[in-house]
Amino acid sequence: MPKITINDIAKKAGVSKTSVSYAFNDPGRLPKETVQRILEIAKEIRYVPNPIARSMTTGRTGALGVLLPMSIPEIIPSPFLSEFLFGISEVCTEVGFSIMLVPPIMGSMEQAISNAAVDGFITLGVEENTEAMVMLRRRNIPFITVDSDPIAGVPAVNIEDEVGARAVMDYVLKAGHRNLVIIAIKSETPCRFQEYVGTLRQRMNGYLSALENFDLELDGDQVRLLECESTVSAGQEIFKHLWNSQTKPTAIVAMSDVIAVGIISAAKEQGVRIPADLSIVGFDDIPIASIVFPALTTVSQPIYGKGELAATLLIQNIKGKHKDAHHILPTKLIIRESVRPPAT
Amino acid sequence: MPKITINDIAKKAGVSKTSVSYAFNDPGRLPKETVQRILEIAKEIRYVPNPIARSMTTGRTGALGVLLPMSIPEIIPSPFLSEFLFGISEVCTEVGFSIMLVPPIMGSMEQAISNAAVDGFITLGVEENTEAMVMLRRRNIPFITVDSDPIAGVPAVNIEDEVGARAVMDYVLKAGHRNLVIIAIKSETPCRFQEYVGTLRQRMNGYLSALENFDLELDGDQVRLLECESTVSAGQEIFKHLWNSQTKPTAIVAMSDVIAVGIISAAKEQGVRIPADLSIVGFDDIPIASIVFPALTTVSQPIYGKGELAATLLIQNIKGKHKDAHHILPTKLIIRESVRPPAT
DNA sequence: TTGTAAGCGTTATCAA
DNA sequence: TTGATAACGCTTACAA
Repeated sequence: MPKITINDIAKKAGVSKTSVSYAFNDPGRLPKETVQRILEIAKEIRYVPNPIARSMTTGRTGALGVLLPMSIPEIIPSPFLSEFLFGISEVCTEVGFSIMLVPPIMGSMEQAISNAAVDGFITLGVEENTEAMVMLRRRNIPFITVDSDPIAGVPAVNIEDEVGARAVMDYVLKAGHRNLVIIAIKSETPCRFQEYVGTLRQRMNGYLSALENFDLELDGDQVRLLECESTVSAGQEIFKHLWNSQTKPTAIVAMSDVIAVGIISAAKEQGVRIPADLSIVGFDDIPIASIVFPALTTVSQPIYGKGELAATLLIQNIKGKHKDAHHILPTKLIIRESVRPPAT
Repeated sequence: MPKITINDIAKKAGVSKTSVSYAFNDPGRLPKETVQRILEIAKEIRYVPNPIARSMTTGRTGALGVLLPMSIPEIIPSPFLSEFLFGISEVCTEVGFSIMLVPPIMGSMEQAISNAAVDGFITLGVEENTEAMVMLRRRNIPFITVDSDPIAGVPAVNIEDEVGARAVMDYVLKAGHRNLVIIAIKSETPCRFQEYVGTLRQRMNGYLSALENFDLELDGDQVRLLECESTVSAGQEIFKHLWNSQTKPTAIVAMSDVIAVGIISAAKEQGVRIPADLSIVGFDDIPIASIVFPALTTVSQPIYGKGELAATLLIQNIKGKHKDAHHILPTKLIIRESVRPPAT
């Protein structure tokens, strides 16, 4: 099956390549009959303009890349990415863009970035001073960061992680809890919370600041820190681990709803009543949060809105409007039923 | 900022374009010093080979397209797509492919298909005899269908929808229910279940076949059919609607877990006890199914495995092995706590 | 209104 | 081992 090109159509229709090109891209310039004849022949011999060749000359691909963090297994199973992509895709549908998910190629983000035929990138949790960031700059196409420490000159979308975290911790403390465990999302600097970056750092800061108001600190005694991956099963594991240990907290502050949901289900299994025996809060307000029993008190963030805004900004930049504002979307404490004052 | 090309590097390094190309793609052929010098200069002036131009000559993009059905809003928010993409992405990461999500461009699937610079497509629920299918053939690149009625000569991945549906309906009937409502996913042929196609048809067939064994049929009397979108909120709506009507069923058979979860939460809100007052089953076994209270009896399907298999097959076909087998993955009845014999 | 011809930035071929 | 040079398939000034 020899490939059919614009030349074949031109020959068969007795016109030039130019006319065929016009028939597809700017039909108004040709007499209707000609357009129709060309399109018919094209259909007949199953011709479709080669999108790569088209991109070659136009310099545009009509796709935007979404750079997934190293740990896809960590992020994809969560309902988070769906919602985020949904926000992006709504914008894309409107303006006629496709979405390229760019996972690391054989472990290398750099290679993935350099290979992706896209007009711009949205990065998710990619921090400054990484190889990925260097390559991103080399590509010399617009990109915008989401959930990273903002970088000068690069548009950014973030949420009020710190505000939200402070609010939810404050709520737990006001309920009277003093003996608690913070469950952070596992990072590359295990339990060295002073070295956290990005979202992790912001949320931690929020927790610490609320603790400070109550003259508490992360001392490993009253207030402890554990880490686990942001998956339901990891949450279940950590609960078992925690509940088998000597000192049981009266409240758990989890850095993600996914973890919290895992904890709730494991607690239920072991006959631990929530919130009677143990209070718990999460972060993100994913859809399940309102559906689990008891409904989870958490911090809502506009995940959909984040995707939507990121895509909108990126496309503006692709279209030449240079904007590099840093946007911060609000978070909100959502009070449900998973917190009660400690027993006794 | 003038674009930097392979020429700039060649000039600066005092070598030919060919050598620069080798330095990037086949470094073994050049003396190590030369390679190093070229790469250094490239880094210095921030050169990255243009992926489009590369695709132009190689004829390969290193991306596979995932064709989303018309209704993204319908599918993306569900945990289904995440899991499916996760399966695909694991394979892609291994072999160095990216994933292009291809939503309709301004409502047109055809245009989206024709524009996507990919080496092959995975379609999700796209049926034969659609415009999309015609365009897919015109593209003349490999594609494989998932969750569609199999097409001769086109590799397909499906699950035992009918078997699973029959099993779950049978389970409900054996529990003693006779007064029930089937909630189907809203289609383009509303309530004309004889005209259902694809997954919808398979599941419906399964339900009907189980009913037949109990000498029951879909008569609008004992066994009724309703339709709703596969979203939690649509599930909640339909429950309210249903529970306000005259005749209340003793069991609900929902065609998706998402719907079932919506129903459960709405029921809880209205004080209807599940399964004491009402039994319910779903389909898919999404992660929430085991977490909601009561845990949902449903049919599990290997969503992740579907993505994995589809990607594997597609990539094999892209690499030239022509396979067009139709694969059918198993489903399994998962018994949990949402069904009990009817009261009285 | 239509056609000619010059790119677009690579990789592949083949000769030096 | 290296370097000209010809594709690759399309768009787009510019010319007719």
